[in-house]
Amino acid sequence: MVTDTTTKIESKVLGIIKHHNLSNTDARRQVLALFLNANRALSHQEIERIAGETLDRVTIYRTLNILLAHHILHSVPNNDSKVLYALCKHDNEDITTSHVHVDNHIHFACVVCKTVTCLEAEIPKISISNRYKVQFTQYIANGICNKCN
Amino acid sequence: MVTDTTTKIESKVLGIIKHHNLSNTDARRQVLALFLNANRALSHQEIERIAGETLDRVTIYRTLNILLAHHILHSVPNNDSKVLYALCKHDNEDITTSHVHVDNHIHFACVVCKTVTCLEAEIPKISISNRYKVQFTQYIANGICNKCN
DNA sequence: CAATAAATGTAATACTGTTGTATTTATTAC
DNA sequence: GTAATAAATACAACAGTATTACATTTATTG
Repeated sequence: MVTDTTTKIESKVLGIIKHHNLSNTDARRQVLALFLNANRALSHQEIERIAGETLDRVTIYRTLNILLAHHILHSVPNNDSKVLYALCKHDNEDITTSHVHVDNHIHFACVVCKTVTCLEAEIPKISISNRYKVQFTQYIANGICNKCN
Repeated sequence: MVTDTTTKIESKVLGIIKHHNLSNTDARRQVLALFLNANRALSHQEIERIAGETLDRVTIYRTLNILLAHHILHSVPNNDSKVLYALCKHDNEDITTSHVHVDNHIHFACVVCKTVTCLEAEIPKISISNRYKVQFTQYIANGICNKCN
């Protein structure tokens, strides 16, 4: 059971690394596995807390930035003074497609447990003055999540 | 002309301070005037850059937090590792009403000039699983603003 | 397996934000 | 206006977040 899940995650990790032509390093495998297991947005701090014994903090920062640059992770806007990163269902499942990834889903931020998750729901379009050219949008729904409810 | 505008801003500043029963200090007058003139979201850094010669950085932080607590400013979510603050039209004009202010408007973040402004448009409602209890929402439209367009 | 390129660890540094405390300023009552 | 009081500020110190430079290690390629 645990082995099955682990194997599945590992194979996904390797799939992502291969698809994006990244060198297959321990840091990247570890960080990607964390996101695949977590299924929610993580901060650098959390990742360091989990993997800090084997990975240097700078390596974690660099790994996150590489994964951001390859659109494997995306950052989630928040009111705190730190960046949140998430790997969403979309990234997770469509790794073999080559279309440009647009993260157009709603984020849910729980005010109780503070976790941020990616929802399947798409962000509703808005109509504003055409003097503004909208390129992409971000939507954060704040409240009480399914687990804390 | 300049004098007229200045006077108008100053009187608005004093109105806000009085309405919220804040002590009328130089730091608060300066910071409020900056927001009224800027008409967009500002970071601590920007404020310090402008007013740093007369105000200590800690005073600016504390002033921002006081203004946040009184719902004169609100924070704007962003992907950077710093907090943005904004005073919106609503705060600006309705200072004599006593209703609880809810900032339910869309923010526009320009990818060119990096400015963030508050739009009049309200955030569209979403329908997601009722296992999530939504308390408030945030919407950031990213693209090219009216000035850069 | 060697040569090369890429990534990592370490140290140093810059930026963001908060807390404690003495001093200064604003408010209030007279 | 002035004194007493309360509040806000400046300064110093500190904690957390993030980046850069460079020497060392690891991964990739032929």
